[in-house]
Amino acid sequence: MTNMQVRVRFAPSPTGPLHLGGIRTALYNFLFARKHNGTFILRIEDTDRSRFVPGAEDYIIRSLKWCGLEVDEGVEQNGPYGPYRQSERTEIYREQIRILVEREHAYYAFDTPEELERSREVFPEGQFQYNWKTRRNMKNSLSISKEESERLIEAGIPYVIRIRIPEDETVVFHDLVRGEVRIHSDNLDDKVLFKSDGFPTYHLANVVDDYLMKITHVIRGEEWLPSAPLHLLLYRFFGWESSMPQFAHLPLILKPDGNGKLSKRDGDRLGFPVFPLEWKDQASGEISRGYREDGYLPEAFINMLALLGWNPGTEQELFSLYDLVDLFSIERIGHSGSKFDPEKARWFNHQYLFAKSSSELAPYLESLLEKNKISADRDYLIHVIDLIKDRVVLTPDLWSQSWFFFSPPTVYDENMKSKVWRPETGQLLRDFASGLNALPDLNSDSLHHYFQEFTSVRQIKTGALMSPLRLLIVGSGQGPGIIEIALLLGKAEIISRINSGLLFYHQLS
RNA sequence: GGCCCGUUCGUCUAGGGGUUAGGACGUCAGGUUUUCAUCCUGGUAACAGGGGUUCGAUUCCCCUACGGGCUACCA
Repeated sequence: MTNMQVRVRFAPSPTGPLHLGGIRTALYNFLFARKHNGTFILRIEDTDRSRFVPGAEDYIIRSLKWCGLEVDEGVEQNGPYGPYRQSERTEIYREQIRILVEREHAYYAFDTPEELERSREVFPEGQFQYNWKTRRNMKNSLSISKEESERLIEAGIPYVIRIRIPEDETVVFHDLVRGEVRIHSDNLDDKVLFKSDGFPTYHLANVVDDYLMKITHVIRGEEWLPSAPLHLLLYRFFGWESSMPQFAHLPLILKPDGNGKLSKRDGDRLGFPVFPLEWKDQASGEISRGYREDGYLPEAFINMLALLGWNPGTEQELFSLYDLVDLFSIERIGHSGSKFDPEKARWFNHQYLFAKSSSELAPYLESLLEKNKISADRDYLIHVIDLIKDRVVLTPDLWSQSWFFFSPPTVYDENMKSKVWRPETGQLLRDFASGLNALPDLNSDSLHHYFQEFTSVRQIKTGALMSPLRLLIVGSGQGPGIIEIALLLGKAEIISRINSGLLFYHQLS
């Protein structure tokens, strides 16, 4: 591997937004490429016209960018092995499939969908195979004469081209994560390689492109494991065995609860995003939330994903992309599917958010303030963030934890009031406010001193003053220390809030 | 149904022929915080089952069970 120029590809289909699993596959490819000073290629596999979704390709590109997975060759940056969009490579596939037919490793099949359906019905549920046992009974260039099939093709009868799977042969290959995998050719179908619409299927296009693009390692989802032997056969039939890439099949990401692989539905059902970026479905207008819009940092998202199926073997949990490149190895990829845990995703985000400085966080709060039509001094903002930073999990929390630094409460938590309000509390706060007003200079020392003096003179517990005070200033029993809040808000604002609060309660009673 | 892959705390996982089976998330308890959250300390909790091999198996092998994937002119 040391002398080999590593080239890997991420090859999604533009059939919709990329989800968690897709990003992880891209990530592992990216890490492997960077680790070995190789090339990371983005190839768009858009050979299924019926499932093509406008905007999906652009979404894929934007998602990779947000995650920091920089593409070396692909639809956007191009490169020496383009085009990188399969729909623009149909001539190449046409030529390659011609070679395969010539060598009799593939053949024309004229069965209509209805005829195929009928053949399937003859067999017990799911047991029909288009292979050496049955192909003689089907309508194809192996079962009819050469002249007849030429006549059919001439006449414009739709056909597909199928691979001719050899009989009674064991196909063995070495998977980088699973070790030796073997499958008997009798369990393989004569898969369609070339569709009647003139486009190749995944199997053909994928193998041809991987060869032509000099891919050295195919790192993809486990759902491809069963068809890997088919791909292997294709390499052999093309005579490309010596430059065949190595395969690594990744375990799948599963639903947090229950069974099965993670899907968009699970996110809706359990309340977490499955997509990196928000996605609006053009047809239905339905909007799916994204990690970015929910307030996740890409570093956290990537860190979480990296550890879902891979680990470095140490107890370290937090990794920059740089660390991951350094530490990544295919050998340490797990063998079994991983259930996705949205809680842990939140924990990662908290770690990353907390590690940032207040001034790095300021722009996030600024944009949240803008949405609420509030503007504030940058220094003030940073002081606010200093106080609330440790209670922020997602970026929108920056606002939900700090709004009272920007405007007074309009409602007061009734539950809190019933807990902390005594008959004498109103007078107490009035006294407190006037004493505060008389204070010449408000700073941490003087304010602490004032609180201390105020409570000890009256022989009351600090809580008897602080809790109701908090209620009037914040509106509930939450937030940072009340002295810190008061210091930032300033004397006039505190007194004003006490007065409005007292007025509010007076009017009610 | 057939084929392929897998199985360590609830979850992500480390480990690996002899370990008090380790960490993280979650959860629970205590502490700090006059509140809430954070934070700190501690607790809870796992080798799917049965057969082998072995002095010894959670670790190696086989079977079963369970889970997952594939089984389209989708990728």
